[in-house]
Amino acid sequence: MKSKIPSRSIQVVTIKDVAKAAGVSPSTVSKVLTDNGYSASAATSKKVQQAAKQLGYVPDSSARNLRSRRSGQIGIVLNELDSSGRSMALQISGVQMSSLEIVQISFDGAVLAGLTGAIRRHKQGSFVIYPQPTNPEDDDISRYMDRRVEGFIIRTDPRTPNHLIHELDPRRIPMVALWTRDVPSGVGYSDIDHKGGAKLAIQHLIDLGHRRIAYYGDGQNSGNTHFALRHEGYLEALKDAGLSPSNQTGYVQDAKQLRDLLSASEPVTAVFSPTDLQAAELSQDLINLGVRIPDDISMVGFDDIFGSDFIAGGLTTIYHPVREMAEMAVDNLMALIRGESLVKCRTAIPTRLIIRASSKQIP
Amino acid sequence: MKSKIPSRSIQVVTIKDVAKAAGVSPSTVSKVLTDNGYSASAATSKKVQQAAKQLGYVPDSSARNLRSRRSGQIGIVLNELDSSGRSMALQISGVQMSSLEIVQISFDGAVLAGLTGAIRRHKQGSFVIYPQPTNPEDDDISRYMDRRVEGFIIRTDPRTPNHLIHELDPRRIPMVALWTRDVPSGVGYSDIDHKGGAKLAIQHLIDLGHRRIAYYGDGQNSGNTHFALRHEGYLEALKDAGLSPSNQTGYVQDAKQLRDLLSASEPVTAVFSPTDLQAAELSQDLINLGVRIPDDISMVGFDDIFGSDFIAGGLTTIYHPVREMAEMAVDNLMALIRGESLVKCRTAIPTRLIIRASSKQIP
DNA sequence: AATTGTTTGGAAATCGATTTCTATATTGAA
DNA sequence: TTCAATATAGAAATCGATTTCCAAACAATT
Repeated sequence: MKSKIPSRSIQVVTIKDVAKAAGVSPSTVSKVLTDNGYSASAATSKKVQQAAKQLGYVPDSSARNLRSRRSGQIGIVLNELDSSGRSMALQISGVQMSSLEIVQISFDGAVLAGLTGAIRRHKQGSFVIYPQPTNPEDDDISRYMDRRVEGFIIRTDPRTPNHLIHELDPRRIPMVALWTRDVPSGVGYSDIDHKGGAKLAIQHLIDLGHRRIAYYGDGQNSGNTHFALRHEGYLEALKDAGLSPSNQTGYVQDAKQLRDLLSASEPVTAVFSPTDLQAAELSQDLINLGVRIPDDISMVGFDDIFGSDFIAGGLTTIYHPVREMAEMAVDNLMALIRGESLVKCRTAIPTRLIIRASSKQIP
Repeated sequence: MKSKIPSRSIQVVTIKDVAKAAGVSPSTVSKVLTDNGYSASAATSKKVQQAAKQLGYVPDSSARNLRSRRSGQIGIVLNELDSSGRSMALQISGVQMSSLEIVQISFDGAVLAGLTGAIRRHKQGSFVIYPQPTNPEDDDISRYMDRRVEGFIIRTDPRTPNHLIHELDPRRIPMVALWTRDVPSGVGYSDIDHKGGAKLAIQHLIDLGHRRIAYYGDGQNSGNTHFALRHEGYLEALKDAGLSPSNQTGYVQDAKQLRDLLSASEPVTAVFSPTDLQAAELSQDLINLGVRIPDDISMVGFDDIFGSDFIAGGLTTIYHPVREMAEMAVDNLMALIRGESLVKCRTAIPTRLIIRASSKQIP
């Protein structure tokens, strides 16, 4: 299983070597090895391919890019969150981070794995950029252009629109946004199905016999589309089950309020938290107030974050298909590059219900 | 703040344009704009630089790389963990993941932010590779070489040695490993100070008056160098405080065992968990057994993972300087490329104690 | 003042591919 | 069978920089 590693100093195999070995000209080799519409007979093709394989020929991408004016490179732009993404760093910098942002950052590894895997499957290369808000003067965009990028995949902040999406012209550079649907015309996106996921969560609780299901949060969503969609799903699932929003006990802001509702005349029996991180916080507070989960109240979250196994003794939640979403973003970008209809380049990946200990049947 | 975006189809500014504008030859422009040991008078330098700036000239990297046979590109290799990194995916694939690996993946976003930021500061570019264990036949290494890579930064799995580190020749391709010290000769590394961190944790507990501090785990470390170092730190801190290992109650495997030790003749008063994720699990089980944290027992973890605010009501832990470690890896690689002593290219980043609610003073 | 050494900057070669352009071979139609 | 149309493959131009090489200008030494 020891593979021979070509070294830097050793002369590398060029197209001329292949040409000589196959007894043809360099241009013929090029025509055979790239599918650019030029013809070559079956016999020469075979000769060339054999020679190339035998010599271990790998085209020099610099030379290829220089001449062909294409790069086969897709730019991955991660957004301008404080990218350290650690609680301590945040404390220091004084930035307030929403739970969605924290989840995003902790999912970046999976995003990247999905993106790079899919990009390779499409036989393209990639490079990653973290625009640094602290460094405005280094002109990123021209650097990207220098690379003759085929297109961009841009991971956005759910709260603030990414300026790059709005400054670059989608007719010149194909772009696909990740984790948002708030894009200019001509730009594709790949998001998860927040609404459908929330519906799965509420449906699950309804199936378990719950009728009064609280929503953890004020329902205002503060301009955050992820929250807004999850909230919509909550409302719609209730409606679908014939439960009018007035029927249920509605919105709770904190653990105390929720505890009091447990002993109301029409007690709440379950709570939906639009993120696991908030569920962690809430369950923490509830436990401190002596409320038991799921005996006193069922809880369902959203995201299936790392460690959700340990929230509320194992949190029932909605799986957040990060990797699938990332892969779809690449598919969408390639479709956009091929010039397909924009409708096909805007997708929402379905989620899955993950049942753990925090939700149980009403007796 | 609206910046003009150069478009693809518009003719881009080349070195000839700059030469013409400055009234010099292309070769002179090149000599001025690259610090490759060639001289140019102060007057011409100024002319050229002004012209270049005025025209917004950005050298074409393909052309530059082709001629100079360098790329200014650093390869970032993330390891071969199941890169989906999600609990659900793991369940499906049946892979057993250690808590360290899960933490690593959730930290990948911060790693990447640190790496790309530092790489840019060194005026280099980068690309990311996730070798796919499912795709052995696509020959990664030759693809990397094609790019004329300057060097690699390789994020390793703490348990298994990365095969790339061992197959590539460090004399030809400089390499720095991330998150490990188990590297072949000639390879640099950047790790965090696991041992020092653990000592901080234990020292903190000792400062609070604790004397019998248990270690959560069997102390075998199962070949995992991270665990081994943290374990070492635990032992050393005890020793430094004059507490011989036999003095303390030692290793606990689960919550029940720990609970029983609380009412021993020489009761345990604190427990150190080598990872936050395990601390989450342990605290969960302890709470279920009716043990209160920190009233009945103090707890300190390690990693400061996302959500550690919610473990055991706020977990006292050791900050894991991911970003700093990543940045140092780049510094180390650049030093290696410059040919500096290997000693300078092997570093361990200090950690910090983060005090939260789970540890308290012995009355 | 003559000779040698060092800067300085331009002309031309070069990196390794792709893409014309052109000549020849082959095929098809009349 | 002949002539036009098409397929095939090589020669040469090209992409945009860097690097080599060389001539001219300048400085320094004797």
